[in-house]
Amino acid sequence: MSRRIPASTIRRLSHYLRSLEDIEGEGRETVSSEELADRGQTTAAQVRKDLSHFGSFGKRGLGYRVEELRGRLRQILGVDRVWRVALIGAGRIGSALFEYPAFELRGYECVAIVDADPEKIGATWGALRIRPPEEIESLIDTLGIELVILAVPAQAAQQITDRAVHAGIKGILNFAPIRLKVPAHLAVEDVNLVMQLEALSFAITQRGSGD
Amino acid sequence: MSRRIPASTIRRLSHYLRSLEDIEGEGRETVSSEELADRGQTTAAQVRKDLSHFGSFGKRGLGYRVEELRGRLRQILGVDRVWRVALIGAGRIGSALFEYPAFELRGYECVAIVDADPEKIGATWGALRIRPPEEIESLIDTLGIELVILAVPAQAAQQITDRAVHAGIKGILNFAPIRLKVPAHLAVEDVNLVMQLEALSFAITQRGSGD
DNA sequence: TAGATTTTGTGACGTTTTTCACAAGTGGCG
DNA sequence: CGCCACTTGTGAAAAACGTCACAAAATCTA
Repeated sequence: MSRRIPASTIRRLSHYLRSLEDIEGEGRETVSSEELADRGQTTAAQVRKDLSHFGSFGKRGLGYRVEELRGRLRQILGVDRVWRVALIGAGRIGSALFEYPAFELRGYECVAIVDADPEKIGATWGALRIRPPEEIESLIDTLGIELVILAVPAQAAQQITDRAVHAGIKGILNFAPIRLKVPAHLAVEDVNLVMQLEALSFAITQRGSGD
Repeated sequence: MSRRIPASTIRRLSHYLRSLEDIEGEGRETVSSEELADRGQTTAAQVRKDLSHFGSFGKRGLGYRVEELRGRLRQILGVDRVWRVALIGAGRIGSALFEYPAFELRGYECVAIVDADPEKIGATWGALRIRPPEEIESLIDTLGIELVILAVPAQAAQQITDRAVHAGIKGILNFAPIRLKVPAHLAVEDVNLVMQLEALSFAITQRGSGD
């Protein structure tokens, strides 16, 4: 039951939640830390330590009740409710994300789409009409939007961010390959595919020359 | 000059490389660890420590020669050459990635596209014709493909992976929300947007209730 | 050349994160 | 009921990672 939680713990909790959904789908009622460990790439002790940051949810000798632990994790991760999201940038990436079923399934509901291209403004995606950037503040305000998915070119990203921050946004999933300047308290997650590809080429190159 | 390199170091090296490109674009010839630190979110000591894993590239009193360090980092990260990549999955995500200019700019060349949908097979994207999954092995073999970008539904991912592994692929950038089973030596990077969104909702939720 | 100034590379140190090991619960069974 | 098999929760140990501080270059100036 501690205060400061490692980012790696949070990533693993996400994974445990996914595993629990699978296990529930298989009709199982309980699960041990060891099985959760096997499904993520971690150890039973790590699973227990991760969970112990937030309380004690298991029964000795028995394990965890799948449904209960799943509920607890959803609470901990803040996904026991719907998050209202704005998609900013209706290009290729934005389009792919908009169609990505996992988001809505997991409680992230896109309630606004914004793009700067006059050709796109006014077009409809699903039930939504694409809005111009000038409306970002009012959209965030009137629709109660808390998260922004930022899928715009690098040079536009900071300016859009400033507007969203000004309107009181709470978190940003950033696809632009720059480091956004935001107030210290604000949550930003960067998606950086080039970095991940470079991690691959490093691993492969290293392996060849190293051992 | 050590052996085991932390993953966080690799991520930072990617960032340094990006910064060096910017700095080179500004016409500068040298840069200090302090300036590189300011451009990433790290410290001068961390920059020097990261680099020291691979050798000593700077000059005391002067800093690092931008062009040289950039070359060294490209070497270290294995991006001083072209990587031949297959895109497997020609859906929304695949399409967005295929159009994403950063990949080719950074030396990742898509030389094959595969999809299982009979409607898509035979269609052309740019200069490439979409191939059926049966051809994965021969494509990897004949085209000298080392990396796969896997953008297929979860239930197809493992099977495709097995074929690619069998054909001698070296690394996988995985967009499917499952943990792929691969031989121990094989490099896999998972792109998991739901996990990143959950990191955001955790951070926001936590902040509200915590301090 | 000597001294002032800058900045690296790195050992020592401190913090964070993971792993280990085991006491303490829990249910099942004879 | 008493014992056995199982599994959690958690301090303590170990490992990994990051920070600090400074000697050792290197340049510049006069």
